[in-house]
Amino acid sequence: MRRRVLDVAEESFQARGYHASSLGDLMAAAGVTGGALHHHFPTKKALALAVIDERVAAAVQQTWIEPVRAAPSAREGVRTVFEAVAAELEQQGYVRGCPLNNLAHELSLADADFRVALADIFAGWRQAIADKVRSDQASGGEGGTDPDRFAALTVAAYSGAMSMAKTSQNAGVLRECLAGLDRVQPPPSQNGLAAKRRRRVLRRQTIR
Amino acid sequence: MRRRVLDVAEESFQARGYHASSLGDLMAAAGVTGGALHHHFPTKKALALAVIDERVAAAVQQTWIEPVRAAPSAREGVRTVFEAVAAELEQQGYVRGCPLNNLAHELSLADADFRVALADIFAGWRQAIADKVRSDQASGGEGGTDPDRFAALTVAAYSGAMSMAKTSQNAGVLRECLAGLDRVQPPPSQNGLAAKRRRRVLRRQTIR
DNA sequence: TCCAAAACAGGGTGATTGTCCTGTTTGTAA
DNA sequence: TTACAAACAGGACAATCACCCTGTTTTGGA
Repeated sequence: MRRRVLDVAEESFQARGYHASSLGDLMAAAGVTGGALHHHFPTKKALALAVIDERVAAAVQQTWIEPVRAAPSAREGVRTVFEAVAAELEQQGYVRGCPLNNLAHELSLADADFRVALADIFAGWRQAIADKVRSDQASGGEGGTDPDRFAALTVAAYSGAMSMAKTSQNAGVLRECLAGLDRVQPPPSQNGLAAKRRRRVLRRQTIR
Repeated sequence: MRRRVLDVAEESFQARGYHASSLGDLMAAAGVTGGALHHHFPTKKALALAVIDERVAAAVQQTWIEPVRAAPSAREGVRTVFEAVAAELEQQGYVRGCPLNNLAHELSLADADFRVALADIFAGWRQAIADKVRSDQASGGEGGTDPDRFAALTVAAYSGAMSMAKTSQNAGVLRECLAGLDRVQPPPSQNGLAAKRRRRVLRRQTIR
């Protein structure tokens, strides 16, 4: 029952936002009475914090951190995620935006607890990418790229692209930004070996 | 009196968001009665649309479009704006985010009228940057950079960086993203001439 | 001066909000 | 079975919300 509430809240916060999601709507959608909801989440804020900690963080983990860690390189991981998300959005026909970004905009100025919870997720996201770049560099790839800089730009470009995609209801801007991002201080071509591998990985991932 | 309401609404929408700004608060802050507010803006939505059309669009125009047009090149214009905004945020000590981005997240899924009004501002912003790149190319600079791609990445990086800056209450990420953005397919050095001019312009602008 | 329209005042209304409170059921150890 | 706390039901609560309505004042052209 707690899970049912979290499911509905996650979905509604994503689609309508925090303030526009009334507890009455959530109760109706989840088939839960006021007493049950109040038992698990004393306040609306507690519910939102649970959604952030248990769902939004997990979504970032699953969508970004794990694929990047599993990728052969940071750059290829970033490319994979951008294209997977763009493909998913184009398939479902509408764009609801990045859950983290959506809540961050609405809540980070409203309440300090919200803000730090969301900032932690952003920090973990960036660090995962930066760590991957460092790992690439330790194994000889990815020349002089500054890991933290690359991570910040990647996360910013993704977040901003999702903002525009949500506003224009068109995921195309994600692909444009990825193309631009790919031209950030590209590492030396290494006799075309890296390029060949990248193509192979891509073909596998986009089937998904 | 209409202007007083718009002033207060712009400020409150930026600081607290649309849903969290009650008309009662706005009336009190503006020193306006309910009758007066209702006379100029029949509904809260009408007020928000006026804020978007008359204030948010103007802010983007003033902060981004005009400086980029006035800059010696698109790249230098982008650099100037990023640094000016970062300096301003660091000086005032807190980050409230980009007005366009804030409202876009909260309203673009809630109402189609909001969405297209906000999307139009994004489109104008991107086009101004892309046009500047094209102008650079017409006068011999800025090699093979794709204008629309560069504009999309720039706007996305800025919007996303502002999201993170708002969430972490730290404008430093803006500078990180600018540094990364500067490494996007940099044009050939042209015997160091462009580099020298860029430094000169920068020194002048950062005083501000 | 006159008058019509715009501008403004200010209370009232119904609906909705988040929260709380009192019972009832369910699960679990002794 | 008994004891007891967690889980849940469901209505009640005050507060707040956006909006509307009836007057009054101000404005500007004839």
